[in-house]
Amino acid sequence: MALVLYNTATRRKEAFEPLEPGLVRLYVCGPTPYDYAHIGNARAFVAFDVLYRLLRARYGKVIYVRNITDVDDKINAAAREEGVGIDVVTARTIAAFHADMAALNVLPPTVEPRVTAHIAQIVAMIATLIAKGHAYLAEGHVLFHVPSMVDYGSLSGHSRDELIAGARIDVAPYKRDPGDFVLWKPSTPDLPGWDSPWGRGRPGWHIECSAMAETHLGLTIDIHGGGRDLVFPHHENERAQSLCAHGGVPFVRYWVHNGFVTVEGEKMSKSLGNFRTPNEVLRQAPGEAIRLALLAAHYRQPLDWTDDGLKAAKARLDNWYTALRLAEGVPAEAAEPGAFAAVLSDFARAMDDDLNTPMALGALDLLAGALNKATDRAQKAAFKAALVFGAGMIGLLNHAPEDWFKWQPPGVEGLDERAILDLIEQRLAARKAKDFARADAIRKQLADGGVLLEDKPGGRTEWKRAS
RNA sequence: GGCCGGGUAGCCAAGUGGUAAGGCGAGAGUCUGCAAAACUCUUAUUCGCGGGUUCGAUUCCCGCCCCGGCCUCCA
Repeated sequence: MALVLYNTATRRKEAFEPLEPGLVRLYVCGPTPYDYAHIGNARAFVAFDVLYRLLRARYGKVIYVRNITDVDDKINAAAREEGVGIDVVTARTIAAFHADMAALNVLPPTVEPRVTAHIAQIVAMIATLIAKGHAYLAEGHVLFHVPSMVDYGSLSGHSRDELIAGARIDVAPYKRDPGDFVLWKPSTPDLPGWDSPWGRGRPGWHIECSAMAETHLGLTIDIHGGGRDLVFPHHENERAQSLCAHGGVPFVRYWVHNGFVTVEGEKMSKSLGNFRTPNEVLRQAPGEAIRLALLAAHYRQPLDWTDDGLKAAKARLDNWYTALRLAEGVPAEAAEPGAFAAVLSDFARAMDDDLNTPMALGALDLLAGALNKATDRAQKAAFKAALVFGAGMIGLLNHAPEDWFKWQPPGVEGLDERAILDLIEQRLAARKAKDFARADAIRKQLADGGVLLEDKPGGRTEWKRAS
């Protein structure tokens, strides 16, 4: 079965094959570290993390490049406001970003290039574009000349005329064409800048991705990802730059874009102020639950972020961990590889179909149920293996069940473990003595402290924190 | 205004030209000293509305309504 991906460029699902067998080149637009990431940003990185894991499993080697745009006017503005250098702002924000990604179990990319380390490549690419007649100098700016490219607009489905007609911005007077966009812009002495043949300045928004993709992945990349809002203008312009600089050598074979996280039906965004950061949400639920909540809708669909959705994700993981806990002594391995593949086939099929995580999650639910119902040890082992493997493939079920059930929000100090175990001992003694009133009082006491008990056969009692 | 998406049970969310996965929630039962968990059963005669094509449409076509996004920094 082949992996099928929806390609924004063709607006249809296409079977995926890397250009070079056994090696996938993946580029995803990373953060601009001017401020903390929010759940909407995180969704993109979780979605592409799932893609990355799947590609690795299917094709072996993947070069995953996810850049950091550490040169940007919003960073300049933030730095100016604080009266510090841009590196202070970016260092702090990048550290927070990495912490957020780790909390959501997003794997680090193979390379995480920064714009500040690729100025030379950017300058070289701009020079090439000028030399080939695709860019021109005007009032200290270097601009990409859109009419110099025949099929500009084909990725986003916009014609140039439409774009001009719908333009809501004032067109800078020095542009030869209203659609022309900046490759290099002059910096005043108080702004970060680098020397170039066109004077001291800084790169425009789109050129850095073209240059970094070329540097780390070469002329043609297999998959380029990002949020839907990047299709235009960012990816359209990136494509124009790369194709023109490379003399028409194919740039991206599959364009993949994720949908937005909304809040009450509206796009989550900084400007609307309706955003939640991973850090805030981590006080409500473990990172794994946040990750699952982000995978509960198909990556191309909008996802409405709600507390209920997060709770449902946590409850679903509780189910899976409960199933694992019940099968504690059973090894997670199938007796024979064939059996393993068979029970996991629905999951694999769903993932292969354009990363249909909602359906894949459904398959895992069924596996958890099957694990609970299985009576035969070999069967249990196969279901357990399939559940753990499938969930692991999308970055879930990474904890030992006993640890999972001990989770409590950071900063919250519930009953300590010694006290809990001590009370459980006392309750067991009371039960043995048929003093059920006392036993129930202890249960109540623990419940008030957020600890729930489960009596198991054999006189054992397990506990978990309510959340 | 132009161009894209989407409208499926109380909520979330897949899906298919042949009669609606799964999760959360709710209800009943088995089990249990009581619980919890697990297991069993129930919870959309119906997929925004109106037409059309078809033996048959939620799924294809047309129109309409509503919601969101992009066209400007944005995952």
